[in-house]
Amino acid sequence: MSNKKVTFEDIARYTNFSKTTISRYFNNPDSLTLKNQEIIAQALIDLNYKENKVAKILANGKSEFVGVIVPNLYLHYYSEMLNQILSSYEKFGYKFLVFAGNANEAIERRYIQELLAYNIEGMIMLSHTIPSQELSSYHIPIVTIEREDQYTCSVNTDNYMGGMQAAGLLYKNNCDILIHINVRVSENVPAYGRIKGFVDACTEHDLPYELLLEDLGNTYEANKKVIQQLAENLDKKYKGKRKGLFLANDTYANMMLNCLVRMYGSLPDDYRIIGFDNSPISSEAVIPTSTIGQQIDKIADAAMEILVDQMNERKKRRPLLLNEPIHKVITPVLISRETTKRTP
Amino acid sequence: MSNKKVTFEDIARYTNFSKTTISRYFNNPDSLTLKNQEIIAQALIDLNYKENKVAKILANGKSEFVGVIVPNLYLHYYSEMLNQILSSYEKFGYKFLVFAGNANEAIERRYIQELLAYNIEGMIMLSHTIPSQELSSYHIPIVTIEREDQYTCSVNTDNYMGGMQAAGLLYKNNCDILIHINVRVSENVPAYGRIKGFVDACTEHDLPYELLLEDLGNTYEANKKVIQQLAENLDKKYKGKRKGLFLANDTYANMMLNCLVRMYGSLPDDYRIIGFDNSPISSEAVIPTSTIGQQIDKIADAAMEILVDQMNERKKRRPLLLNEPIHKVITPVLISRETTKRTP
DNA sequence: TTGTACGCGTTATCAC
DNA sequence: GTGATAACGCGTACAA
Repeated sequence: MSNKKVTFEDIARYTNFSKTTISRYFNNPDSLTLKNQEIIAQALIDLNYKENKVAKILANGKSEFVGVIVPNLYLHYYSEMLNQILSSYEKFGYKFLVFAGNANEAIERRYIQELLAYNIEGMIMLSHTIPSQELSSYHIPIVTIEREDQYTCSVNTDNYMGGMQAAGLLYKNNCDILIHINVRVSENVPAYGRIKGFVDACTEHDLPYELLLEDLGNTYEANKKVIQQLAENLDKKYKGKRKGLFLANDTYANMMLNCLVRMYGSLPDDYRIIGFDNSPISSEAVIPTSTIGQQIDKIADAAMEILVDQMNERKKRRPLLLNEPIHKVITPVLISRETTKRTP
Repeated sequence: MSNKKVTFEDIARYTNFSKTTISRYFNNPDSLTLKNQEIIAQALIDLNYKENKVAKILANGKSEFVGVIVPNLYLHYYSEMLNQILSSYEKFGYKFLVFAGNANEAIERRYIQELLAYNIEGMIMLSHTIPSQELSSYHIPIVTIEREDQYTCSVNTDNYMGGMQAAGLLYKNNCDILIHINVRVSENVPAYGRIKGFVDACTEHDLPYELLLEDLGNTYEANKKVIQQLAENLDKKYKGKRKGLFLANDTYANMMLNCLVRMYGSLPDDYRIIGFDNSPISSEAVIPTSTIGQQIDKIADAAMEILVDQMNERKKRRPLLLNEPIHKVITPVLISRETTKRTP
C-alpha cells in the first residue's frame, strides 16, 4: 500500500474515463449514466480514494471555512455560543477555524489575516477589540454578536426587553425598591440596553429605583469584594424594605446571593434577586436564581443564517451586496426560579 | 482597485524578478541581496499583496492545521481545554479546525474524514467515542486527552495521585469516615484512577471508607435529586461522626454542599467536602470548595508539545516513527478552600 | 454523455 | 543569487 495519494487521474486511468468525468461524478452525478456511476463508485473503493478539499479550494475558491474569533472560552456565554456555532456544521456544512482573541487589536488583526489567507468565506466576530467599520472594510460576509455593530451585520439579545422583564418581575414581587447593579457600559454596545430597559420600566411603573454602576474590578476576587460591600450597604440602607436586585449577569447575582446566604443562612424574604444570561451558575446556585435567559442557540443559528445567505450570494455571477447591514434581535426569556416568586 | 488577487506572478512582473525569487523572498530571504529584498518588500505594499495559504498547502503539503474534536463545550473542563489549545497558536502557529462531537461514532468518523480532506497535520482528540486503535490507524499524529489511550499518545491528569491527595486531605481533617461519590467508570479510562487512588490511600492509612458508585442520572436535575438523597442518607447513617466527602467532580461537590447548606444554613463542622477539577463552580460556591485542581494549561501545552514533535518529524525526509505511544501525566494540585481546613 | 486543455497560486528541482 | 519549468489535485469552459 503506497503512501502517495489517489487522485482523479488514478481513478480515470483505472476506469478508462477522463478526470473530468470523475470530477463530474462528485459535482454533478446525474450527468453520468447510472452504470458509469457505479463503475466509478467501485473504483473509489478499490483504490481507497480520499477527497482533497485543498485542491478543490484552489480550483473553485470555495473553502467552506468560516472564521470565528472569540474573546475567551472561560466565560460560559462564549463557550456555549461557540458550541452552538460549531453544531451548525450538521445543518450547513461549514467548517470553523477558531481563534481565541485576547483583547489586543494588533493580535486580532493578525488572526484575521491568517483567516483570509485560508480563503474563509465568512466570519463570526464575538471579540470587541476591532471596530465594526474596520471589519466591514475586509469585504467578506461578517456577523458580529453582542458587540458594537454599526457597520456590520449582527445578532444580539434584545437587551432592552431583558432589562424591562427583570424590572417587571421584581415589580410583580412587590419590591419596595428596585436596584440594578452593573458596570458603566458604553451606549453603543448592545448590553447598554439592559440598563435603559430597567430604567424605562421603573419610570413607566413609577417605581423607586437605584442604579449602581460601579467599577467592580477585573478579577473574580475583586468582584466578590465589591459586591460584598454593596450587599452590606444595601442591607443597612433599605432595612425593612423589600429589595429587588437586578444584577448585570448571573455571576454577579450568585455573588450577591452567596453574601446574603452567608449573612442570614438563607435568602431573607425581603430580598429578591434576578440575574442575566441563564448561565449554569444560575441553576447551580445554592438557591436556584431567577434570570433573563439568553437564547444562545437561536442567536448562533440566526448568525449562521445571515452569514450563509451572504456567502451564497457571493457565489452567484451577479452578487447583490447588502446596502445596509442586517441587525437581528433575539428575545430573551424570563426564567423565574426561587430567588423571585410571583405573588398571585 | 481590482477584485482579483495579487499573485507572485504579478509581483514578479512588477519587480522584473521571477516567481521563484518572490517565493524565495518569503521562504528563504537570506538568499536574496538586501537591496532586492527591499524592492520586493516595497512591491508587496504597492500591490497590496495578500498571501494564499491554500496554494501553499497544495504545493508543499503543510497545512498548519490541527484538528480538534471535543465532546461539547458545555462542561467547563472542555471549553477551558480548548481555550488553552487555541492559545498555543502564539507559540506554535498551528491553526485549529474544531468540531464539537456529540457522542456518535458515525458522525465523528465523518468529522475525521473532513479533517483529513483538509490535510490536517495532526489531531487532538477529547471525545471518547472512537477507540484509540482505530484512531491510530489513520496514521497521522494524534494526542488524546483524558480518555482511553492504549494505542495513541495521550496526556492525562494523574488521577491516581488526585484520589490520594483528596483522601489525604480528608484524613488530615480528622474525618471519622471517608466517602467517595462517583459513577461506575471503566478501568481503562484515566478517571478510574481517582477511585483507585482514594481506596489505596484509605487502605494505606487504615481509614474507614465507603465507596458510593451510583448511577447519578443523565441530567443536571437527576444528578441533583440523587445527591440530595445521598446527603440525607449519609447524614442519618453517620450522625455524630465527621464525614469526609470526596466527590468525583466540582459540580457534584457543589450539589452536595448546597444540600447541606439548605439543610443547616451553613456547612456543619462534622462535614468536610472536596471535589475535583477546580472548575469555576468550586470557587463560586456559597462556601468556596476544596478541590483537586487539574492543570488544564499544562495538559494542553504538553499535548501540543507531543503533537508538534511528531508533526515536525513527519517533515523530515527520513521520519522515524514512534514505536510506542507516549503517555504523559500531569500532576494535579490540591486546592484547599473553606470546605476543608487543616487541623494544626 | 464524455473528453481536452487550461487555470487556480504556490513550491521544488534543476539549471545557469 | 536567480530563473524556467514542472508539479500539487481539482474545476470548468469549450469542444466533440
